[in-house]
Amino acid sequence: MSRTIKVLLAEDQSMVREALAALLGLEPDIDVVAQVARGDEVLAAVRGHDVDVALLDIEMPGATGIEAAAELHREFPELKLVILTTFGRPGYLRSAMEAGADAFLVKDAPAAQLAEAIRRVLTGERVIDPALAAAALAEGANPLTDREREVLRAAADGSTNADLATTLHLSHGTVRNYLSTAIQKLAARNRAEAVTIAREKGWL
Amino acid sequence: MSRTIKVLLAEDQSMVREALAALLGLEPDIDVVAQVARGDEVLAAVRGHDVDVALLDIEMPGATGIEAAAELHREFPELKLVILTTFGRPGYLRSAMEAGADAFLVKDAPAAQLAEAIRRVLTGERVIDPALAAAALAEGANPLTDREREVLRAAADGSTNADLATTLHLSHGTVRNYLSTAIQKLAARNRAEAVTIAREKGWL
DNA sequence: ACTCCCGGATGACAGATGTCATGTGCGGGT
DNA sequence: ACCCGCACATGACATCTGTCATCCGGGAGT
Repeated sequence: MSRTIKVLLAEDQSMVREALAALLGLEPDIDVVAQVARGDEVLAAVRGHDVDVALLDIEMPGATGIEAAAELHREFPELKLVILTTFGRPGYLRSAMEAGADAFLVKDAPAAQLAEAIRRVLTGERVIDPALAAAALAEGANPLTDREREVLRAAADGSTNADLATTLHLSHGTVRNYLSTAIQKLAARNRAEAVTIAREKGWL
Repeated sequence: MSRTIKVLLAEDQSMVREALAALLGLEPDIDVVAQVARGDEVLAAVRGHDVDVALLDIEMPGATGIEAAAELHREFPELKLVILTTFGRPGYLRSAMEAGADAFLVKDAPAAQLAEAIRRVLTGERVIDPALAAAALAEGANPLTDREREVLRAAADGSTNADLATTLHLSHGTVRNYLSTAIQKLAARNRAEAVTIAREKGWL
């Protein structure tokens, strides 16, 4: 007979986190042994708790679930990693997989899939929504260079070129050049549209 | 002795919705009698189910939880309305109250507050985070006129002035005038910053 | 009657933004 | 050695955006 599955839950919204814990608590073979609310608390929690599966939300303060997954994968290669996210953005799936994730679930999937996924990753399976996988493959990788992405991300809140130049320690013209190439790569007509497109693809 | 409290749960993300149902299921005096995933399904569900409290997420397809609350308040004035949202935006709180809500909870509050709030609204109490209430009062009401808000919302995805003019059936110059006044009312330096500010205040 | 405010519009102007050509230097492949 | 992509820069140009003054008509207060 097999032991119960020990799960770490990382999710910043208390109500959602505790609700998920309640949900998993209904499963007789699953035990939530630790909960954290920040991405940068995940590593310490796993070090201190003997965990089989880490359930990680992407959008968290401190560090994203994907960054946490990458760290965990380096330090605990046998630990199974399940990414749980609100947004089924193809770019997220891609980077989650590169970080060593074993499963990728969106929060609008039926709740039953959560326990199901936890059990399946422990058998060595990978759990990914096929439609999302297809979308991720179809659209290809992020075409932006590191710098272009940084500049676009910094421009996302409405900063002017002059602002960006000072905060990023770049020349006025260089900022415009990066934004211009980003706009063209994303087939947008201005920086705002470029931000929208990059966001929805998970490239920001 | 009092009967169990009958709750309707409206939340679009299945996993969160069913997790919240599991959480409330642990309370002996609370019974989740109906669940819906869209704002425009709320009214029909209440008509068909004899509900004491409606628990409404704001961000939903079909209609927002606030719109649903306003409808419910008109048709069932005795029904208690609890708004549950990811974003504690002061503007949301204000419109929720105007729609007749009895409680306003943010998802990063502790889970225990949920059942607590449900019980308290039934005694006639209003449940609102004091800090959020203060913020809502401090910043005052939405300064934008209907038209300014519409134009700003339409501009949020990166549309150009020419686009906005055609989709909103306005002159090129009028679009710019509305955006200009909106930018000044929000103390922004351009439309993108105005969108950011309006979003974070819940004014969009 | 008078005054606001709102929706809608025009024209002029200045500054911000996007594009393009072109240049440098660095590092990685072949 | 050569080429390429990337980071970073400059200058010129055209267009887009934001501001301002000014106008009209309608409704709501006073």
